[in-house]
Amino acid sequence: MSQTLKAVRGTRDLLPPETALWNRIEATARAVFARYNFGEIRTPIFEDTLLFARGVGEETDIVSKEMYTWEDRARAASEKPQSLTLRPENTAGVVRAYIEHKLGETGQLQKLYYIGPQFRRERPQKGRYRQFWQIGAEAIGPQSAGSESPLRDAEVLEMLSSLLNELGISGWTLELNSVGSSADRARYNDALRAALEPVASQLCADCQRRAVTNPLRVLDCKVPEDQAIIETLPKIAEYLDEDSKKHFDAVIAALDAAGVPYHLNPRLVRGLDYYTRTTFEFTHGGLGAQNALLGGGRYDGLSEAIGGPKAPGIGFAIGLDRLVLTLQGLETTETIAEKINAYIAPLGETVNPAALKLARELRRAGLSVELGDGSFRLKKSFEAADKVARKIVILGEDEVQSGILTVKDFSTGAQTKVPRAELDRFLQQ
RNA sequence: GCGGCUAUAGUUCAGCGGCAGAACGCCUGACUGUGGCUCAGGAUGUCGUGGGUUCGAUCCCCACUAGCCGCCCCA
Repeated sequence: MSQTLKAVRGTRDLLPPETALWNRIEATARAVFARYNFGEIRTPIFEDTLLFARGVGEETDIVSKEMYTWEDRARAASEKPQSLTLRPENTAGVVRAYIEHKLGETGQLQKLYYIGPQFRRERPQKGRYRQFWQIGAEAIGPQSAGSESPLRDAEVLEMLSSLLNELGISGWTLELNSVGSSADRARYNDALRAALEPVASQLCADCQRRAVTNPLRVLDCKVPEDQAIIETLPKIAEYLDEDSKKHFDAVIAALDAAGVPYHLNPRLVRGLDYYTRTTFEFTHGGLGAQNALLGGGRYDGLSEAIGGPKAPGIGFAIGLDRLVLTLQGLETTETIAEKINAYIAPLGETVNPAALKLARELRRAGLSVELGDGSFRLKKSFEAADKVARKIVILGEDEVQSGILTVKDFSTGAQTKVPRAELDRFLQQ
């Protein structure tokens, strides 16, 4: 076994029938995005390492220890090798493309979505892979295009609630928060650190470490004994400036008007440096420690951070691997593979050519058809047909001569003679 | 990167220091142009990889690899 090649750690093959579910999800997402006037963008799967260092944040775990980075060969002796990285997320790439193609010069709000693989060198777990798939979207543009409006935030959240509902996911929760401007966040971080100092010794071991290394993470602690103390810590809402407060209130007002349910979660802090103001997460039970289906937020300073013009934006990324797991867990009846229209069973190899001709005609008419083989015994054809098709079409010498086919319906067990001219319609049912 | 659990047939899993097992699935036949239900028969495999202990290891020990669970972090 060790000598045979296997998919590398944290990567996997997606096979039928599971891929049908993936396709359904992707098709639903595309349809929903289209209704909101989002267009698809496809960015390269690897980028200059600097993009992620500047965009995602040098100090984040993603950049500091989870990227697949390598030095590309120099093209000439005089040239320095370039450091390249498999994209760990797609927002930075989208914003880079926005800057590179001067999309801001159009004066229009850019509404872009993507579906594709991302790469992080983390320890694999269920719902966490080293190559994982995200469906995401970004609404970004110059301020004159309304890119900074709280209505954009609310619209994106409303779109996501519609998408999840259309996918048949019930029981999701929208966790909503505002992290303010980067200055607000810095002030809050200091206040939190100060507030933690006298009480840290009463917290769990993890929190004692977090209190020093990453105070915001203390808010995420799930240890019951710690909750009383955590409740007494300062809230980020108290550190928001006037504009951020007004923005957040407007987002909430729009969500209320549209009837999108949400749960205000002052403890929701996101890991990437570029987030400002609105941050959110849609969670679902049954995913274990990885309970977030998707996450996102506003990033008003990202474009400038990577050398572009001011271009406020808001976006999200859905963890497709987790979405699939969630849907599989819901055991909706539709996950059962749909059966094709017909299985053609040629009787004897001499009718094989006639069978291909018939299959070609039926398929051209839009029917999904499986083709057996004349060497199969009829019993074998029936067994195979029953697994994949709703009906079996028996094609023996008799049928070829007369043009009247024998068709059996597996759901009723009824067998009928059907003239070729009526076959298409008969199989459609 | 750290800690714990796991690895046996296509799949889900039992098992034991001495010939490798079950269920489901698969193949053949009973039934030469009729599936499902039934019956009879058959094949499943380097027991994750490498090393050690032993007369003998799938079993015990060590290392490695991979998966799962948790931590860090995150979608």
